[in-house]
Amino acid sequence: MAIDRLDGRLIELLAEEPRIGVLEASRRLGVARGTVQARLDRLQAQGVIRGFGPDVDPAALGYPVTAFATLEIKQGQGADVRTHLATVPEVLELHTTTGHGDMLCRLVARSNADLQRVIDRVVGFDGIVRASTAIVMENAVPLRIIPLVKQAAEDPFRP
Amino acid sequence: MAIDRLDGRLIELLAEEPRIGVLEASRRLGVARGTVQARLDRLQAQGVIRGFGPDVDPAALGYPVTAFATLEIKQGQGADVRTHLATVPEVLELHTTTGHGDMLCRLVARSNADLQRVIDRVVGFDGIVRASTAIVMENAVPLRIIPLVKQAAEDPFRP
DNA sequence: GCATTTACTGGGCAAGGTGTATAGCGATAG
DNA sequence: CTATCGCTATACACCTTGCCCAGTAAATGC
Repeated sequence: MAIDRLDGRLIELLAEEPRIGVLEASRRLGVARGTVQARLDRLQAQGVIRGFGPDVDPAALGYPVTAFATLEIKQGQGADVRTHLATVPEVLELHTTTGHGDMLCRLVARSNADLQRVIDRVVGFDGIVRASTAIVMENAVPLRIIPLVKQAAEDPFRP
Repeated sequence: MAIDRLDGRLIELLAEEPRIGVLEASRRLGVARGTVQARLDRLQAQGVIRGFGPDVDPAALGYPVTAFATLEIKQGQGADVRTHLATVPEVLELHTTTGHGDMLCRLVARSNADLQRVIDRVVGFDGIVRASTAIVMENAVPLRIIPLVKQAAEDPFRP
C-alpha cells in the first residue's frame, strides 16, 4: 500500500522532468527498465499516480485572479449547491467542510472587477445563505506534493 | 496570448488521455503532426501548460485527511511564516490573502488525530496569532481546469 | 529445510513514434 | 505586390516502447 524509496525517487524524477520516458528513467535510477515499468504500472493501479494531465496555468489563460469563498449552505440544499457550482467554469474546486453546512471553493477571474461577476454567479443561488471571499494576493507555496512523497517514502509504516 | 479552439481541443485531449503522443494527437484532431508539435511548444513557452507532472493522490500515499487553515499573521512576520510553512511537508499549498495579514493553507494528514499534530506544527510558530481550521468532508468538485479551458477557447477576446 | 512466489535483471525483437528538416500553399499584413 | 506566418505533407535517422523470455535473489508458506 505504501510507497518505498524507489517509488519516491521515481515520482520525484517524473515531477522534475516529465518528458523523460521509461527507459531514460531507468537509466537515471540505476535499475532495469522492466522495474520502472512495473513500478509505474503499480503506482497507477494503486491510484497513487492518478495521471499525467497537463498542468494548466489559469493566469496564462487570462484568469490571473484567484480567490477562496466560504459558503454557508441552507440545510438540505447541499446537493443542489454542488450541482450549481459544478456548472460554473470559474469554480476550480469545491469542498464540503466541517461546520454548519459550510463549503469552501476556489475561484478564478479575469480581473478584480470580473471576480464580482463570478461571485454573483456563484452566490446567486437559493441554497446559499452567506458567503465570504478572500482574494489571493500571493501564492507563497504553489501546490506541491514532492515533500510529502519524500516523507511517505521514508516512513514506510504508519501505526 | 489567448488560446484558440484548436489549443483548447488539444488541452482537453491531453487531459483525457495523457499517454497519447504527438502523432496520435494529430490524428485525433485531424491536423498535421507539425501543427500539434508547434502548438504544444507554444503553449509550454507561453506558460499555459506548465508541465506534465504526475498527479499524485495524497490519500493513496496514506494522507486521506485534508483541511484548510486560515492563519492570522503578526505584522511583519509574513516572510518568516512562509519560510516556516514551506518546511512542513503536509502543507501542500499556501496563499496570502486579503485581510489583516491573513494566510490560507491546505493541509493533509494521516488521520484526524494526526491532523492535530500537523496543526500544532503549523501554528507552533511565533508569527502566527490565531488559526482556524476547516476539515474537508467531501471533495465535491475535484481540482479541474477543463471547463475554464473550454471557456477561454471559446471567448478568444477580452476587453 | 525445501518449495513456491515475487521482484528485479539483462537481453532481444518488431513496430512505431520522435526530433528535425524541407518545400509548397493559402491567408494576412504592410 | 511582397514578405511573413501558420499549416500541410513528406522524409529520414534514431530511439523508445511494448512485449517476450530466462536466470537469480529474497521473501513466504508448508
